[in-house]
Amino acid sequence: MEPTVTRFAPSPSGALHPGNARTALFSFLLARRSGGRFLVRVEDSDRERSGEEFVAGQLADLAWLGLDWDAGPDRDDGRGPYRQSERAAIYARLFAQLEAARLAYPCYCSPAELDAARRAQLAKGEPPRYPGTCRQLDAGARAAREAEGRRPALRFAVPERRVVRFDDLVRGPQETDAAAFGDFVIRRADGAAVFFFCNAADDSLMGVTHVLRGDDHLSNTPRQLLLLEALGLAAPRYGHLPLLLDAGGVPQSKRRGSVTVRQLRERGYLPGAVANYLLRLGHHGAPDAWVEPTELARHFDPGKLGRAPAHFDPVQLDHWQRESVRRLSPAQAAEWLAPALPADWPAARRVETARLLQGNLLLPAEAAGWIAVLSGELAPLASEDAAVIAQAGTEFFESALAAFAESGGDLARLAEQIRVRTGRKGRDIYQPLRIALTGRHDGPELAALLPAIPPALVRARLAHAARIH
RNA sequence: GCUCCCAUCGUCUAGAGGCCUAGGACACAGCCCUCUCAAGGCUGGUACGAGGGUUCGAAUCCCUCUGGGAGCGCCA
Repeated sequence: MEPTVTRFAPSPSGALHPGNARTALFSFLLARRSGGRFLVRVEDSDRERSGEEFVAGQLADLAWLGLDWDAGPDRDDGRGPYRQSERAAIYARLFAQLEAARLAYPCYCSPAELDAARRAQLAKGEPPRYPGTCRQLDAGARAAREAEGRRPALRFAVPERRVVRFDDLVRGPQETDAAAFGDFVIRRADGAAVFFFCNAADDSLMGVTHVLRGDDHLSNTPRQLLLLEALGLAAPRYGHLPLLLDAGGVPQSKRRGSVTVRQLRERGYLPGAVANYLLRLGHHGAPDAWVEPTELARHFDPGKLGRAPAHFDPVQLDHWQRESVRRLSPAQAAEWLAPALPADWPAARRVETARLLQGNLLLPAEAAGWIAVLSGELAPLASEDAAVIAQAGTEFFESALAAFAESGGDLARLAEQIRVRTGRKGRDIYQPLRIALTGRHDGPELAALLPAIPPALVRARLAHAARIH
């Protein structure tokens, strides 16, 4: 069996959104599950909209997600370059080949003429498509237009009476009558190759065997198939993924401020969490439980891709984030939490704190309150919590203070001492203690929390609680 | 306008004519566990867009409608 070669072909005109990331992940997984190769090709044929910062940004996001490519703009394997802007000579050769075979022809129509034709067709209820004006131009007519100073675009001559068929990886057999589209431009008047063309040619030239892409490309596929056929190039198999919608139900876009992969990363979402979520968006067959990033490919099956658009739901992402955070080793947790930890804390304390808090955090930003508990001022008490303190009473906290002098950070001993002094037990001891020491009624185990709070703070807080009635 | 695609709980989905009084996960509610939160365990509510067919029988097949989306560019 031939090895599977897949690719992700980002256009660097913005940030990577979850939808693109999902397409990239699925493509990557498709290659990996068969031991094949995964390529990244930058589709920057539109220089105007492309930015180097977007190239770097998107590549960084892919790497962060754990997708490592075998060849790409930074790693040529002999079939590159992997940026379309550097492949002009290759496209030129292909254009010459098509022209020589009379499978493409120069078109001198002006934008105004094309627009007029389009309007007329629309008015008649016909699909707008190129009427073929320049298809039959002879050498003389062409020379005359050149003399007028017109610069031609190059159009592909779509064969008459052709039905294009292909078997879509996710949608099954597809059939389109070539009559449904007119001759289309493959090289603009300024000499630049259009996306359509580069995309299809590059996939073939780079040995790509399976293309997974958004289903906005579905109806363009027959055109690319025709092009490849005319070029004598092998066509990959195509699979079209439904678009990813925002929770609100509209397609993701930067205009609407859809979240970007970069933003998720900056907020502290873990790559494994994002990957686990993406794996289950518009795809079934993965187990209900967490899948280790290294095992992801085993659970991906293109035959189990859905056909309906899926919604990106932040609540579900959070579920995988929680799973992911819980699985962090103390050292990893410390690294993850680093942005939220005081810079002057020694490594041991950072690791200890991260280990202490990781079961109660979703994102590093939530650690701020706990950092204060461990080293600074407590937030004001909620009224229900203040009531618990008042209920416990002055005597309780004075006893606790005395008990603490003997027990130190050993909670079991502290509780025992308090029990001996006050006769209380269980919840009546732990609850007021927790609130007095942390200012809140939720959080990690008290037994772990207590030794992490400096003794001076413990004494101050117990003394303070003793004064609340 | 034309062509094409899609349609099951709030969300992700299982379901390829009887196994479906529609299953799972997330979220939500309750209970258990527990010093608390989280985790875990148990329980619960919530869905086949509408209407017509076909059939002994339809979430599953067909048609219409509705609702969403895409494409028809010298954009990618």
